[in-house]
Amino acid sequence: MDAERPELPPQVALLWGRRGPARRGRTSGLSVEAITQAAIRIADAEGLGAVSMARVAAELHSAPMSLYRHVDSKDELLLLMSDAALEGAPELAGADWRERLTSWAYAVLACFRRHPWYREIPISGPPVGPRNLEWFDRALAALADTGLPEGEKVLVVTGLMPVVHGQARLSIDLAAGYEADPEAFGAGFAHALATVVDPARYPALSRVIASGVFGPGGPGGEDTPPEGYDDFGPEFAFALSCYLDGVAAFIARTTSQR
Amino acid sequence: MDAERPELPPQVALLWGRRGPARRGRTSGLSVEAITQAAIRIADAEGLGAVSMARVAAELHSAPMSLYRHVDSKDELLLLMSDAALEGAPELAGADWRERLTSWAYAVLACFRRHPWYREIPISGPPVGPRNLEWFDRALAALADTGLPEGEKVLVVTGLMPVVHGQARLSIDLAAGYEADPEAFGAGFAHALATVVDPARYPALSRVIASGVFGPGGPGGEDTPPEGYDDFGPEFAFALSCYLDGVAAFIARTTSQR
DNA sequence: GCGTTCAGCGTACGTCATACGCTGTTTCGC
DNA sequence: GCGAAACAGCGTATGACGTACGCTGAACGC
Repeated sequence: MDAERPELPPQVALLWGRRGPARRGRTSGLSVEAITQAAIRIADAEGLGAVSMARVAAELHSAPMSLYRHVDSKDELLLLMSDAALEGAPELAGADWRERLTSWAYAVLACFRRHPWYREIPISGPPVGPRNLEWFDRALAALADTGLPEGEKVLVVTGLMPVVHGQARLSIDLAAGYEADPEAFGAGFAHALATVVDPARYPALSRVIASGVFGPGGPGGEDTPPEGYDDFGPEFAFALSCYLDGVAAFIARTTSQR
Repeated sequence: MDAERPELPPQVALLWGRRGPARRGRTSGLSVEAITQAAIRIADAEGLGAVSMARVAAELHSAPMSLYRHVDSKDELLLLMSDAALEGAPELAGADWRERLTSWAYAVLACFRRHPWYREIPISGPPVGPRNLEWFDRALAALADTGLPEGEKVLVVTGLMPVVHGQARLSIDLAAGYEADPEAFGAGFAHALATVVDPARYPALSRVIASGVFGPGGPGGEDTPPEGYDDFGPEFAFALSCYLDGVAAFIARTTSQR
């Protein structure tokens, strides 16, 4: 099987550890995996901004330019990180597809939380690394007993990804913002709104403000960290629940036609 | 009213053009707005990576360091851009809340499309700039005739934001990825999957692949640009529709209890 | 044994954000 | 009206960044 491996694009081959080993030359003291793991350690400890080629090399007691024998560019390193940082996808527990998809979504969020820098890496193509595909597989598996055709399962899962990714990004961004400037949230936010919002220009928002939603006693009014800071709050639960309500209706429509 | 303006946080004041004018010293040839608009022009033409202080200054026939008389840092410039690039929020047409929210979502996506770099700017706090608040106001206004209390309106809108933002980010990322490497999509993707996916490790994904969804003739199988490249495709319509189905159920539950 | 291929890395370059401080202009307070 | 303070513009400089280029020594294939 391995000997008959058809040709893969370079980056796919890289993600799967299938760039052929060197056939001549000195043996290597570095490896793609070691470089990737060092980069992830640095990012986890200090954020993605701290991941420079020089810093990764120092972590490995090498010179920066030696990294380029193993990865073509920093972008390539980021791509490797975007797969390797995803921990193995859990087997999902749950009595039905809805519980399992909910469990999947929260597991994705938790993973993003453990690597908050993950959201800063742009997605450059369809998921193709081993870990990314694992998570994709588990989400599809959650829908196994719905009776949906395979194409529709893909639609449900690819529709869920922006929901989860968007939520992950927003909640982590806001958590970082709160840490940097807590005064911008809660009462400080309410105060700023009250100051700048002109009812003529913002009529609906003015009504919300007048209702006290952003003030003391309102659900967004306390000087608490934003949703996502230390727990998964109601906003994500609401959005996920609404999406899954829609999926449930879609499943009912689709399977009742067969 | 203006004379009695209570104190605002510095960045809020900046976003609202309320840093006090200079009271002494030479008159200024630059302005926050000119700097921001120059930065947006460059980003629109060449992407966010091209926006350096030196480049913005050159666009204005100034020296890079003179920008710092008007903005504290490049981060502050990015914050300004993140509000100024949002065009005025449209008045939403539609017979009911659902049509108006759908219209809102597509208008947000279209705006992101015109400024693809927008997604790369981290969100640092709750929306507080004039344009961001305008869009927030319009989404709230779309729910005016639902009978929902104000707090619940906020929940629906804040639940929708990650859906739209997540979709915008993903679709623009993928469009950029396709432009860089079209072979990674369509048949190339299907081929890579067939090569690397082991049914023992990826059972559900293997079934999807075997069904031909990613192959020729399948909905994802043609060598077409990914969703979002030149039009809004079915994935976003599906996700949005599911979310709104859930919102409809939420509205029915909430308003039937009153 | 020789030529080719390989890993490690020194040197160098252009680019970046921004600290520091000089110069000239404008306003404020006495 | 004058001097001091405040201001804008920007030159100089610094440390940091990613990476091109090429030298050196090690390992392999013929």
